[in-house]
Amino acid sequence: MRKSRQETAQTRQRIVEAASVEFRLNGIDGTGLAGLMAAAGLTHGGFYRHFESKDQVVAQACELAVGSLVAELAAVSEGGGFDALVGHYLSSEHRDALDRSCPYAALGCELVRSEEAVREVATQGLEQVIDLLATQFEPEEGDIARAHAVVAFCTMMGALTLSRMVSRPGLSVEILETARGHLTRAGSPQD
Amino acid sequence: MRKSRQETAQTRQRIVEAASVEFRLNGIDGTGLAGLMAAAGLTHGGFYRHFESKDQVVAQACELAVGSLVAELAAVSEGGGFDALVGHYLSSEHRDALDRSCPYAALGCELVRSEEAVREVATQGLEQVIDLLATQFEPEEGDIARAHAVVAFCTMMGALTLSRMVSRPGLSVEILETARGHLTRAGSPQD
DNA sequence: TGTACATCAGTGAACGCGCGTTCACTGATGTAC
DNA sequence: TGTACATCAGTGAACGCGCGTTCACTGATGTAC
Repeated sequence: MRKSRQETAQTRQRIVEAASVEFRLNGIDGTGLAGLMAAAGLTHGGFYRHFESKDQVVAQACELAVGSLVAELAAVSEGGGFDALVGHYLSSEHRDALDRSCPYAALGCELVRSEEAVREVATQGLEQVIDLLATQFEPEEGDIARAHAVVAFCTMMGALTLSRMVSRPGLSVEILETARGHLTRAGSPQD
Repeated sequence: MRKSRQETAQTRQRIVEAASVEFRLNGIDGTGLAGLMAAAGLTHGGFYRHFESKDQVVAQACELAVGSLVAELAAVSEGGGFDALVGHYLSSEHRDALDRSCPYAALGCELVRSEEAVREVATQGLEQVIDLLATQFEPEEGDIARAHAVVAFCTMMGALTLSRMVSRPGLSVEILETARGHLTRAGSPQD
């Protein structure tokens, strides 16, 4: 049953992609390796041919999810600037698409309790997100742009998490729209 | 070994308090009933004399933690207004005291995946937090005060979570201080 | 290029462990008379 | 108020289950000659 090098690499990638979805959907603690491998179309026994531990796939899945987030936000902002980026992040579509959404909002409090390697991935990704947001503000005011970026992402991430948590749909929408209105009016987009 | 009604009520309260601490410290999924009962000074078998299920103690522990948060924020703001409230919430002391901290920041993404009863407790508590923050702004502008309150809490909760997640201490402090500076300068406290 | 052998991706059973939950038992408390 | 009995808080063993991890086995792929 040995597979070619190319197939092995594809399988590994498929597991990491499935993990990034399952973790965001069910949480890290809430996702078992058997379910994870099943989601990738495999049986659980083969997991350790690709990873040393669950923690290792957590780190790689986070890296993938953070990379997707940065790429997605960059693409949206390229088309419509800061307002489009915020509108995309704070949309009900993003709120409801938990499995493909921002890993900071989907896994926030679990990442806090994760091992160092995972938190380093999260930290580097957050720096990228902040840098991306900072470029949306006036470039000459470097420090102010970065401060705006930090605050904007805190607000976005908090709003998305809280909007998912509340059981009253009206409040959920209020949180998203209030945060979006505040950021797009208070922010100073380039265009 | 039967206990008096008063002792029984005290024991129940002790379990809920231990639960609110253990859940914030280790997460809900990360806390077993045996460890929870041990933290309350009991053995695990007696748990079901007080609660129907783990979910039930989760809801009650959240209710307690949310009540503590509201009371604490109210006390701080009574002494020093909105700026003191924000300074307290976004302090490194609050960041590091995970076991006694804001349950929205400590358990955010786990509450999203919790059962309806827990999310209803979280929702009602969030309304209280928003109301408390809204009273810190000019009272005549009701809608604007509420909008400020919603945005402020999203920013605070997001900042606290992210400041705990990152592995670089400098970035952690930067997040707290940037958010604090933004909120205390942008906010319009009564005093 | 062809053959012989080593490698290893994936399977499925099995490991010990801790989980949430149940239960027989205990003895002090609460209740009925 | 005192006595007899029912109640039930708490203990500790046990339940089935799913967890992360290991392993013998398979057969196709990779390598050496």
